[in-house]
Amino acid sequence: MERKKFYITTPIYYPSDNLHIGHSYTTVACDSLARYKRLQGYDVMYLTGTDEHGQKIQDKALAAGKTPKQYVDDIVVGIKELWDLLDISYDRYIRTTDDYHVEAVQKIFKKLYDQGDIYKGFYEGMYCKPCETFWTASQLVDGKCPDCGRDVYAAKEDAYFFKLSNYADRLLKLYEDVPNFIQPEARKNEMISFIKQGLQDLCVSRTTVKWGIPVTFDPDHTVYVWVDALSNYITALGYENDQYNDYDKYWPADIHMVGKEILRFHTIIWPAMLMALDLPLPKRVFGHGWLLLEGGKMSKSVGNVVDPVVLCKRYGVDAVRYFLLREVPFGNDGVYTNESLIARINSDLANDLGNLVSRSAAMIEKYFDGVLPAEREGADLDKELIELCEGLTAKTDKYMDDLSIPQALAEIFKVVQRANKYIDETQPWVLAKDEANKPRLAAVLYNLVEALRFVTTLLQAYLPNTTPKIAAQLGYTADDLKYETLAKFGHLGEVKVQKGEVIFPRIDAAKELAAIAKEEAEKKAAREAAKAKEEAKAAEPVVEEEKVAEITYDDFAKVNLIVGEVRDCSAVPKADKLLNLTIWDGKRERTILSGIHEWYEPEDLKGHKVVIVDNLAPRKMRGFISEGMVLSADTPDGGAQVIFVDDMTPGCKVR
RNA sequence: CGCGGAGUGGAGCAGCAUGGUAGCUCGUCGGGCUCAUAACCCGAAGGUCGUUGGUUCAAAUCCAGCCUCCGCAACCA
Repeated sequence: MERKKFYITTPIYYPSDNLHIGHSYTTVACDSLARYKRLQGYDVMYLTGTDEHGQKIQDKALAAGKTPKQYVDDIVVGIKELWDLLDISYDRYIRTTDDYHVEAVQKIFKKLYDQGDIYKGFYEGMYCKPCETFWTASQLVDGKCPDCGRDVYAAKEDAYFFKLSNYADRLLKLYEDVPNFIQPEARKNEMISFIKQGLQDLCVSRTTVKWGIPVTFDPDHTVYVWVDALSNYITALGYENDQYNDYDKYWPADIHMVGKEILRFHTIIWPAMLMALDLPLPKRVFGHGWLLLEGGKMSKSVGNVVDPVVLCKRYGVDAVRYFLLREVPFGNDGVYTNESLIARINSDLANDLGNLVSRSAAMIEKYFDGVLPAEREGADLDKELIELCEGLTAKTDKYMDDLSIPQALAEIFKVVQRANKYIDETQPWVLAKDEANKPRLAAVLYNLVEALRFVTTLLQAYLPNTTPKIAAQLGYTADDLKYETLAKFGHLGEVKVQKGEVIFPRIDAAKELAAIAKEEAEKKAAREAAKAKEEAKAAEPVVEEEKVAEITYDDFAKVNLIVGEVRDCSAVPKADKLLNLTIWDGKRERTILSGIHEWYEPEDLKGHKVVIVDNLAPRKMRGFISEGMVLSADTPDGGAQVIFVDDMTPGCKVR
């Protein structure tokens, strides 16, 4: 009989930087699912990889003085090391720069073009020359390039488009026909309303991005991210290439695991592409939540990135894996704090599991020199523990199928807790005092080791680094830890234990937190020192600065900057970011809208004098006409700071 | 009136489609035990279930309004 297959994928990560704990979270979650399915006997294909093309990589590489390929090569080495460190059991790793993928993407692109799903049109938008990027009007910040803040101009260029709009109805029907296609359920509505707003055809090529897969029949163009990245899920199986040959075996995917920020691409664009290619659709797309830090999302610029390598070194791989899998309610966001990590390790891993192994082994050594006699005497007290064990896989199977990994773990640990209680109930140390009780004592200890066998077997999916240690202490063979043996309690024959090292040492929370605080402080100091150094160096032209297009004095003179006084200010209704300013410019009052409500309340501005652009073309926003623009400076943390000139006179020209 | 989700003991969550003892984990306090990693086991304290009304014999659960938070969208001249 052929084994059932299970194909699971992580997103392919964008290697513009080293990965952080958020990526680790996704990958560890998939790993536990893959391992669980393997345990159940499935033929599993677990795919991960990297999405290596695009402007940003090109820029990063340039800044680092490397070719794009060298740059991603280096990062990928780091990523693979991280996955090795975290014991990720991926079966295949795809890089979008791999030859076979490139070739397949070119064929897919051509095929879609030949059949009319991709057509040549032109892309119209605001273009930033130095960044070589098109922006839509709504992406612009203060009318400037959102990346570099420089001027943009209206431009038009040839581009290929995918007829996404053709697939709106079929997508909506898909969501209806396959109710659990999008998970969690709550996100489904977002996708539906997004589609109902009207889908636009998708631009799938660029002439401005050089670091990409060339379009074979039109070499000025490179394939833009969608067709390139998304198709990795099939090219990695050998679709349209000879590198691999198991497309028929594994496709369609059972689960695409993605972060909630890219759920849309995987539930709209990707299925539409597959429909166009007339291929089966993935069975489920799961958008998991984020692992947040206290105070918000992780971000490099704030410097609150948690480095998985550091955590593993400090607490051990499986402790980190356990925390990730257990702490984040699947589908929701979870919060990382050092305290919660330590609390989890101590209570679940050290106190409950580790200690149970330890006390069980210790008693068998103490009372029976490490080997239990065959003569055992059961009792009614044993029933509850036995039943719990025998019912365990039914529960964990279901939870894992639902992707409720924390609940699955909770079920396993219920057995651990029950076993600890069982020790109290049976009081082995009392039994040990009377030679006549030896058969009963042997039974009690046997039941403990057997219950732990259930636990250990399943934990192989989550804590692959730890389970061999437990097996070594309690004398389990590989055959003892097979999924099939969990149907019936009492599989274990001879029990022979050897107490070893403590599996999960308890962490002294207070001491540990103090040490972390100290380290953080040192790191912060180092960061600030580095920053100060950079700032000192800032006088020298940076790569990016060189790209600023020169303008003539005449160009500059076109911009009329004047001082204005904020006479009134109010929030614009139904807009989060807009403030409506009434500004006296020395001659008249005018209305200017500014997108700074995130950082300023109306009272903060009233009465202050600011620099405004006098002769900017009026523009309507949210029902108001804005005549001009208030100058403000970007702050390093992504905020904005209005330039106040309170000692100036309204109407005066600024130059 | 853009769409959607959520507000439950100190913290994090479950319960809500099928109204009727408010449950779990961590933390706190008290007790037990000594095999074990100062661990384990038991018990207790602690909640007007966001708010105001309504339906009902009975509402965390159903209905309506309001407040607050969070996604998506919009918006950042």
